[in-house]
Amino acid sequence: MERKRRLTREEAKAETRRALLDAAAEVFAEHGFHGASIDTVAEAAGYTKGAVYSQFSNKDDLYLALLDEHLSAEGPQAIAQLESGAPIESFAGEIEASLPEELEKMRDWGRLTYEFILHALRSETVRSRLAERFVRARDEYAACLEKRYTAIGKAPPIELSKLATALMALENGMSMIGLVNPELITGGVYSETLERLLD
Amino acid sequence: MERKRRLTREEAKAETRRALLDAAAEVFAEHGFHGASIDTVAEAAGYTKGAVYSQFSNKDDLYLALLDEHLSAEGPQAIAQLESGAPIESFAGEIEASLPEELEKMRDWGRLTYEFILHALRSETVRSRLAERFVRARDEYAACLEKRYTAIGKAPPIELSKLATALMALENGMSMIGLVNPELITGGVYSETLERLLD
DNA sequence: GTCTATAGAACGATAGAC
DNA sequence: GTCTATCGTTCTATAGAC
Repeated sequence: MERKRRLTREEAKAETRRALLDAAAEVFAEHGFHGASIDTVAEAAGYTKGAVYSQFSNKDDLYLALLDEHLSAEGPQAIAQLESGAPIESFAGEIEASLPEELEKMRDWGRLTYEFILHALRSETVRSRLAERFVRARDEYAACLEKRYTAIGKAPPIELSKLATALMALENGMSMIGLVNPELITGGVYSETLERLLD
Repeated sequence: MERKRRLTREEAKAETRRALLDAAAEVFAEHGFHGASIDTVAEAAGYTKGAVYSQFSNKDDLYLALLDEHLSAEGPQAIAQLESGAPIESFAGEIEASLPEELEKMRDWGRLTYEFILHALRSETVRSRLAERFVRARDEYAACLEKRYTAIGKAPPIELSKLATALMALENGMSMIGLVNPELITGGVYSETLERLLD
């Protein structure tokens, strides 16, 4: 590993940010948003609170940075799958067939998501920042769907932005149901619904 | 109003329970599940903590009783609308076109729902009691859909239980998105999606 | 007189202030 | 880290229905 002394300030800063985000992902997943303290996140990354506050303006900001990474990681992934030319329902099949490990991550992420949504509803500034992300996520979904439909030469059943919103709602709702009662979302419920909705 | 002295014990008990549930609905809606104290609920109903604990075994139990009422109030309502012979999408149109007051209730209930779900995930006993309700809600949805499809003489696009689960997921997801960004669920997104899914 | 719904005090845990 | 306030829950006393 490179010695830190050899890094420029920018590189060092980026490295710190990376470490903090990774640590935050773990600590948030384990303790939830409220349960996780900035101290714990900093310690898990090998830094102190000061490092966190030099990179993020507050706990909300830290979570939103994590969410941004999540969105840009999931978006391209979805696009890649759709561009591969596989039937549209395999997108969902993939989700259901994925390893338990992956599902566990989804569980953690879902729980954190809902926790932060409730938290965001208490503050107008936080709510609106989250609302922006929702719009962006929807637009990315829509763009992704558009590519898909032009690729297979079909017209979307309803407006793309509406379809994208529906997919987001379905994803969130299914994952929420799955948190409470995993049995309810087995047996291809998700994939069959997606297929019905998209084809 | 009748004097309480004239009531039999059973009647008095039922009256107390009714008052407590009504008060709980209001207080929970206003302060959320964590924010609402048993004391506040009892006072709002004109009783004390003792009354609450004589009727419900604990705070979770109080919420679950409220949820049971909600489910049996919404279930028949949906069935009634479906049996009226109106086109299936009007069910959703109704929701979107309903008065702001109604929407505000939905917002409160949604927030409370998600809060309790997160709370339930911390205790296996509470989680499983909530999971039972989810199954029952799905089955009621499914029964309601079955009536509808036999009435119009069509076959459901996918298995009824799966369709019911999808509807629940969609409903929850849409309401969650709506809490964060109401603009995203305007313009008939919900009704068009339902129509697409059910027809 | 007996029984039970409810009031209200007491307790233990937990979160937030300092 | 300590202290305090708050809240869920338990326990006991009592008033009123039977």
